[in-house]
Amino acid sequence: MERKRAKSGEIRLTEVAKLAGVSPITASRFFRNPEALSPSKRERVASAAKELGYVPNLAARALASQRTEVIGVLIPSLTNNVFSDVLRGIYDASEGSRYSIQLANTRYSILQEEQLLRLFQAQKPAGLIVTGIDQTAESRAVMEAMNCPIAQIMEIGPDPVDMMVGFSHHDAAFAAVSHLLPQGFQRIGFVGAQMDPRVQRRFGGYRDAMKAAGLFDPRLIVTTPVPTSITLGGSLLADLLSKAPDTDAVFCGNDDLALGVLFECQRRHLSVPEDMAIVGFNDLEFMASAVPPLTSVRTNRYEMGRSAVTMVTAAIEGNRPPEPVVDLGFQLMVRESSSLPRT
Amino acid sequence: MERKRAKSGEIRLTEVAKLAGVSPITASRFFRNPEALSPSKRERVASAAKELGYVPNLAARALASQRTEVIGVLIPSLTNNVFSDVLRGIYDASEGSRYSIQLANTRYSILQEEQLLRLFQAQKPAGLIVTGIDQTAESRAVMEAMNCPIAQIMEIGPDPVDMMVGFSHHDAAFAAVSHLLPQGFQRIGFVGAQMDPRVQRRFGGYRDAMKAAGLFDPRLIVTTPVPTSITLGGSLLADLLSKAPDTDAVFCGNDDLALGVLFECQRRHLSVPEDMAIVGFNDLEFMASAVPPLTSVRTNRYEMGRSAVTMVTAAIEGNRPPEPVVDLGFQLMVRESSSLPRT
DNA sequence: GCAAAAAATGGTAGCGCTACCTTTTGCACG
DNA sequence: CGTGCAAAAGGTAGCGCTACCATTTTTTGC
Repeated sequence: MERKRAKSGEIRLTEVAKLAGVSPITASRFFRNPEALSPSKRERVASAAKELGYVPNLAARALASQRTEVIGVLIPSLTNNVFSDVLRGIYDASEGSRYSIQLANTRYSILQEEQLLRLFQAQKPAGLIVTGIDQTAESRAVMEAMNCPIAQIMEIGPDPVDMMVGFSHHDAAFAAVSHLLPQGFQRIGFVGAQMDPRVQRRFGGYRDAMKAAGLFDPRLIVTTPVPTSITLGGSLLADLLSKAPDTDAVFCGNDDLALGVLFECQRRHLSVPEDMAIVGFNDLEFMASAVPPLTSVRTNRYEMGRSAVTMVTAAIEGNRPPEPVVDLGFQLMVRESSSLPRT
Repeated sequence: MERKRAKSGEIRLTEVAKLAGVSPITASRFFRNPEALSPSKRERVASAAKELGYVPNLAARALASQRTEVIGVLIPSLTNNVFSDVLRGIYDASEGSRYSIQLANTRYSILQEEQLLRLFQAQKPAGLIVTGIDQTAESRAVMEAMNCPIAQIMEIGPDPVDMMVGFSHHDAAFAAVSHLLPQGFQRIGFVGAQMDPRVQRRFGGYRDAMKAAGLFDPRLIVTTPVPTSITLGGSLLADLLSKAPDTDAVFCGNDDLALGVLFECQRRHLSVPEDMAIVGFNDLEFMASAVPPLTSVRTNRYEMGRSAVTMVTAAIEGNRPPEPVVDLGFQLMVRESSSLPRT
């Protein structure tokens, strides 16, 4: 009596090959590199696969080839709208490719990120997308050991692990703050939450713009490590006004805070921008429809996700982009909240 | 001369077994069911694995066992904040388990959903989480054929594929509209976008509440299949007011629209709630901090994601929850936007 | 028209793990 | 001290696919 293991019941490649009258290996090639087959066999395998409803077994493929078709993605938050847009770009781009996305949430912790990288390493992804440029030394070592294309997204910086798609948060913030100056705003406050590396670099842009104008004053700065929220924007403005009641404009580390600041102004009957100008960061959808419309810095988040996937998949297939660092820039969207009626 | 295939270079189970002085199968059992080993061997395998830095090869495991440790998740949107919360619950719960999440975006299309289900089917996930209860007949057939625990989330309904975690959108909307009536609001409008099944059921709740009060009037209804946005809320209110200028309250299919409606009221200098009461749906964070604070229906989205994962993983391991349909309910958060100073 | 090169195809042997069954060990009991 | 039985451990044979090399067929150059 022969011992038999239960077969999965699914159609296997061998069956397709048999029906098509070719060897299994030829059928295998059909799915990986159809160009390598002669047109007649290609046709035969295609119709056999279709007839049988063949679906490749990914586990077997991964085991035999020592590769996967998975792109790992590490983002710091699932709540923050900014990352929904990036994710949408990532998922949209992945649908056009053979690769699937494996997502993980670092919750803004570089140690969690390190952990997750090690987890990913075990799965031998074909590519990797990580958020930001502030990985631990250990994380960088893991990434280098992974020996797969890696894109760092959201910002650009001097020392890419491999590829980068982003923009300069410092410069964007610098531009945003600078546009307030010619209108005569002098006491420009900064409110920031979370204070992750990108918000810190935005703060750097604010600080440099203020220093360049000779207007920097530490009393104008209110930050907290607490996660960002709209409600928090209100509290931070309250703090700011108690420290510096003469504040005449606020640059917010992000748009949630900016909306919270607007609401707080409404509560205090401060008119925007006459009593208080407001500038946000990211240009989420509500900024343009608020009353008054809120100035912000538009960032190309969807495109960032898309490009990252495109670059990584191209690199996996051997077509590295000529330029490993892509600056997607930003656009200052000046709206009523920071435009005094006449200059 | 012997043909050798390149080994992955990773530590294999056999090596761990050798170092521990046990057979490979015993080492294998250590990782799947440590209780089956005697304490001494368990200890020996554990330290050998640690010493060698052994990481199991998931592809080999999946191939040999004909199972995976993946839970497929289908959601209709990555942009809508509602799903970020659900996803956060899902990812948080999955981190405590051995299962990993495979996410896909149906973009509110039941045909896309059908496609994606077939894709998932090929990967033999250990469990599945799908949004809503309006799958095509074909989709249901695929799900039934998948032979794994499945949770439908976001709503509850009469005919679960397997398990369900959600609440009644109809009843929640009914409650929201009903609380406006005793305050004397009579011309209560409905604005809705996207008009996915859940929004339609909310509309049903609105309609039933209005009919029960003898106040239903089709001129008070403005809907569009366009995806929701805050800006859209403003346009829809404008439409509504041109059709029915005597509207004195609006029930919005979701919170984005409600915020857009509030902004439009501010633009038109309509005071809320005196000239126009506003009620939203979902209770996103901004509702409580808007000026005035906006009434909404709080839904337990994070918990929905968490429970779905918990129920599915429990079912995979043979501990089906006693009750397959879980109603997480809702909570009407009455705020200034729908509370006239005195009744 | 023939040798040489290139393209297409096939055979074999695993990839690293676990299902299935058998064998050994531990231990209570008469 | 042997018997019986459960618990623990092991041997063997794949899971379904692709890497590697060998072989056959076609194309090319002169």
